[in-house]
Amino acid sequence: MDHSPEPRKTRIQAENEERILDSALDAFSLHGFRGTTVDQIAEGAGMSKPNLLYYFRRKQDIYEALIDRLLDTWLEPLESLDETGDPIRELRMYIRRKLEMSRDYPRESRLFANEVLQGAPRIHRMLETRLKSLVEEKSKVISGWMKAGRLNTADPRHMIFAIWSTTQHYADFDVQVRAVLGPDRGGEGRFEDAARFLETLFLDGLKPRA
Amino acid sequence: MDHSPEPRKTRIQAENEERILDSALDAFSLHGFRGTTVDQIAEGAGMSKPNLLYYFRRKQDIYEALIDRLLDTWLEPLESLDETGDPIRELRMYIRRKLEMSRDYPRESRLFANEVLQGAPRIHRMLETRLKSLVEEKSKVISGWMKAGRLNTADPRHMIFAIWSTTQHYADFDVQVRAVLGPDRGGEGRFEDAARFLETLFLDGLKPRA
DNA sequence: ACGGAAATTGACTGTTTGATAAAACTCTAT
DNA sequence: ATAGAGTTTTATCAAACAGTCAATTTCCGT
Repeated sequence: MDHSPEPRKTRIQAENEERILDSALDAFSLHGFRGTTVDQIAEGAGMSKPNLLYYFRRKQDIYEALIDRLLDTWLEPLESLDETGDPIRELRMYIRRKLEMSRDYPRESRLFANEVLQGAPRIHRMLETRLKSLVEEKSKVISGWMKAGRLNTADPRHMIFAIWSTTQHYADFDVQVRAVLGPDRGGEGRFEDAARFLETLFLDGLKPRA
Repeated sequence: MDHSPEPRKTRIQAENEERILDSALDAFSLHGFRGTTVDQIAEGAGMSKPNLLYYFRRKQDIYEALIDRLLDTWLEPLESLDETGDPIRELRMYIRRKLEMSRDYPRESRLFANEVLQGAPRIHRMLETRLKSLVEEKSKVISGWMKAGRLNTADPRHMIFAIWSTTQHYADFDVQVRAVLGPDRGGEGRFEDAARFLETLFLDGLKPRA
């Protein structure tokens, strides 16, 4: 007996939901939840508003679907920080992966930033449970490295904050970064500059080794 | 002849404009421009909507007044970076002052973050002129320090970004920081922890001095 | 205490917005 | 090819919204 409550999707359904979520990500990441209209999302998805509401009954459902889909991807780099690896190498990789995410998924970063900036009304619980325990777990790993003399001593939780903020800055404050740095001199220049700087900062700091 | 176009303010006018701007800062910093309603601002300021619109004819005028008032304060710490001072000390002071601003003016920080996050539609020009030249000017100062061997070599513009992002993170992502760190253990604890960490990070980095 | 300027209010307008209902159309498995 | 599920559209609604206006009330210098 197939008691599966799964509403297995048709081709059209799968395609349209994808188009809606993509368009919604554009809009929500730029204007936030309240600043985005359903019409806007519908237009970006190339369909009428009632048609869109056939797939997602409420505006909030679209937003929540985006947040859900985002969270796993977002935490994965920290989750894969490996206790048995070389601390310097692990840190370097974590920073680079977070920076790559800012480059490759800036809309997702801005969506998350918007949500937290506005008091995280829809993910507050998750921050206090899942995120908190993940940070605690990885903080212990980092603390272990520090106690073993393999890293300078510093508060690991604030260290994680610093990695988050510096890397996400390139997605969230992209307009400001572009304005200050001027026209992009071709290709991967900006990204590589940032990666090089962050590596220097996090590993060596700015004070000369006298 | 008094051709002064100055609309010298009455006591009530000054008071009410202050109350309006304060309430608007609460609302805009939390919900962004489009997510904030005039009714909301009026209620927070303890007056009716038509009364509020007697002082600011359009919602946008309130927002722009806030942005204007914010900008000078916001850039002042970087402006006062002193070429003739001791580089390490100047850096330390800049970081500390920016962190203090996150602690003392979190609403202003979030307002700014909201604006930039949404593509900076109202301050784009200013970013490309005033902010850009300020960063260029101070980058030269920092470059000079580096060439003199008084700081490690690194891209000064990205260094400024790193200071902005790490310090503003404590205002803009306050909800997340609180969720992860758990209940505040009294007083200045959080702030001092952050200050200590950032000093270690920016000056010494995390790699042990073998 | 009085007169004009400043301040405040309630009632209102036109528009935008999230959401619904029902009818019309399209796809797909048999 | 056809029936029924799946999809789309037209028409519509009630609430929320920014902003206006005329009428009233309060303030303040004389």
